[in-house]
Amino acid sequence: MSTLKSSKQRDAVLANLQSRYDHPTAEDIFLSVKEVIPSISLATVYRNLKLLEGEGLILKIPTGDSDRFDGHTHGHYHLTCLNCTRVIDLEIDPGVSLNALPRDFDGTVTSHSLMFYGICPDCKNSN
Amino acid sequence: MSTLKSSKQRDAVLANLQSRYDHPTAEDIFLSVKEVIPSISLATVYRNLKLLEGEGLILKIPTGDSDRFDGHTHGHYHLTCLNCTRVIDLEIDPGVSLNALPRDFDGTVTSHSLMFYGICPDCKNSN
DNA sequence: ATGATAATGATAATGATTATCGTTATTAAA
DNA sequence: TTTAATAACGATAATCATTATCATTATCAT
Repeated sequence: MSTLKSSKQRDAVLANLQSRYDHPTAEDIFLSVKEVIPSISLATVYRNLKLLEGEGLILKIPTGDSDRFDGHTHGHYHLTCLNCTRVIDLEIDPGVSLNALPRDFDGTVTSHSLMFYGICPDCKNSN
Repeated sequence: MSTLKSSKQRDAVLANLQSRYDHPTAEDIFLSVKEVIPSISLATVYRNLKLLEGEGLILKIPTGDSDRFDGHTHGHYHLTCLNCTRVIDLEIDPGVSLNALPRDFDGTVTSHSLMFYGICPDCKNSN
């Protein structure tokens, strides 16, 4: 199998993502890292985002349009602003129940969606 | 502004989505409705999915790849199977707390993501 | 140093979704 | 009911995000 080799491009992508709290698209990251490594290619950004996600070092946030990325993997949630399309962090008391959501914060919550990831019964019970 | 006009294509797309419990892609719906209306175009399916979502009659489920659609808009959640990529329904007691998730069902849950939709503080406080 | 191979930059290819356009169907009013 | 206005259609081109390809370069264990 293949073994990872280090690269300054990958380090730069990870550092960029860990230093910010917006939830940039691949293109956003590309433009930002380009200021440090002018020769970097957009393909390299996509490649490394996928590798880093596979390593569990970053999160991919699927949205209606372009995917967003998050360099902070501790348990927290997000709000997509229906007005400006920004994605912001939402720290939630994990003791709160689902029917208490949405609850107050300095904005307005109109709906939410919850996606679980795992193995479905069919796959679990068929070897 | 524009007013909706009825069309049998739109009715068929909605009926198809309301009659099934998998979470089909636009292509899946196209192939299925094509058996009833052979002349229907894929573009028409996309057009009507967007209209129906705007009307609140169906839900769009963003995933890592192609969007999925759901004809049942009552509060329930989903699980994406990491093995077969199917999206299945998950009915959850709304009284359960977030830190109790994932909890038992006839499958395996390894993680979850929660997205809120609404207005962020910046947009709310700037007129 | 060197050989094996992972990673790169450039760019072509892919795939999902949207836009365009000439034609058809729906609807409200004459 | 015809008719006029226009929403919706089918076909297909265009767009946009993401992935694959490929020749070259960088990393790393020996």
